[in-house]
Amino acid sequence: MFERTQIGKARESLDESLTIAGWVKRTRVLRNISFVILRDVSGEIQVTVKDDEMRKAVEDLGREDVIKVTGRTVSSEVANTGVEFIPDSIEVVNKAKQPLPFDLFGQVKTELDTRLNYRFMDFRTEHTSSIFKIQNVLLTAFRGFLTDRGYMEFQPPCVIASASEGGADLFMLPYFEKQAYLAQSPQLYKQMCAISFEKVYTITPIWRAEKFNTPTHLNEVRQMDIEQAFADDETVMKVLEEILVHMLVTVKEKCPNELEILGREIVVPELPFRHVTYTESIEMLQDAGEEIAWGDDFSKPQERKLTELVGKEAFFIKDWPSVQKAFYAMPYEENPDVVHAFDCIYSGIEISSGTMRIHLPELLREQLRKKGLNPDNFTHYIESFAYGAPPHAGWSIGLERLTMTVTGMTNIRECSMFPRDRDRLVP
RNA sequence: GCCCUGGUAGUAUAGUCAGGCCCAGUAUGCUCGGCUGUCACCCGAGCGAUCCCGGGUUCGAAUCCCGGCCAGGGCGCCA
Repeated sequence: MFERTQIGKARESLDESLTIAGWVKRTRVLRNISFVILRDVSGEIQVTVKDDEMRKAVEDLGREDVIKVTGRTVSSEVANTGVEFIPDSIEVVNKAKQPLPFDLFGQVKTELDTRLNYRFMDFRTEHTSSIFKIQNVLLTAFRGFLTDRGYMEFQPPCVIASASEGGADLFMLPYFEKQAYLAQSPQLYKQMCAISFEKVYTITPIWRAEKFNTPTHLNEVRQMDIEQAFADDETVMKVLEEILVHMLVTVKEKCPNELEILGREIVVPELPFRHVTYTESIEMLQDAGEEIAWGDDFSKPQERKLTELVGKEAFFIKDWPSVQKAFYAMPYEENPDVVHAFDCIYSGIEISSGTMRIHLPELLREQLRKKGLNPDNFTHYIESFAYGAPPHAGWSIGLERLTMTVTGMTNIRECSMFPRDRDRLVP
């Protein structure tokens, strides 16, 4: 490949001969002069063409053609951005078919569905690229924070033999002469890792075969999970609030342009987050006139109402009724109807939930029976804790949902590069 | 799975309620021509739509009715 300077850098390197390359954003052909707005991932620059032969080449350029231009950047009083690129040669690398499937930079707004059909081009728009640049910073901040604190990244299997936590429906797939499923959670695997490696995390896809059709659900999402030994729910809640603030601060620091493009102002919640118990939450809602009883889950409007009542950007709801949480959630000794479980609400949406897990085989069997499940079907799981399992806890953040709240998107499909929903399997 | 709204050139929309003035208007895109530095360039001409699919009502359907598919929103389920 040819030597190339990124446009962002080329803009600052005045009067040096260099080669830039990228996509033609638009051309403006006048009587005696032509302009090409050239874009790459780092930015844009105006290429000003006066030479007749090169002007002929510019006339043939279309939007999104890929070209290579050798020349130099000069400061300019006429050009709006203060610099322009004077070419010595222009070479077409690859033409784009015209007309384009949608207006990338026009004033005509394209619907999400259309943009998703042409996602490869949608990535070139400021709007969409900002979302994924921010998502990337969230991911690297997450990894960086945990790596610095001695957590080990692990990779759980995505094809599993049976349901890991019940609840959601699983996608089935044939596995030679057996029946297998796509994992709905890395739950059992992270526990198995934590009881040996102590502090672990993973970023992994999970699948739910529910036929939901909402702006906040997808059938395939990415989870950011941690699991930690010698820890209870309070220990990992502290990790969660710290990592969340760290991720938000990092995005604020590294993505000011992207946030501005999206018109987003990040409010970093104060540490420590407020802890509200489930029981207190129910009382608050009841006092506000909501029809809800102890043991019920919060409806969507109730979750929003609660956020209003608590009045915090982020907070925890903890100590949930056993009936609302998975069988592996550790019950309180003095009140087994309540478990060491929590949800983290940020910006009015549940972005994370976690529990202290049961590490005692006999207690696990008892909880399974209470939930109407047969412990014999969970032998492998229960056995993992029979040979010296320390107490442990963990949580999980939905990557797309977190990206939604950070970028201010109202449809989760905006925050998945290639979303999988009830109907969409391509691209 | 339920409720509401929608589906018209590449894209985004007007027209649909009150069927015929619509072989479908506008913007943007695309093609061509003009324009002495533009910057959402400007100006002019042209191209592009079996009006989502199937059925029905009617002399006549983009428009009304039924079914399907798809999209957006609200809920349920779920995380």
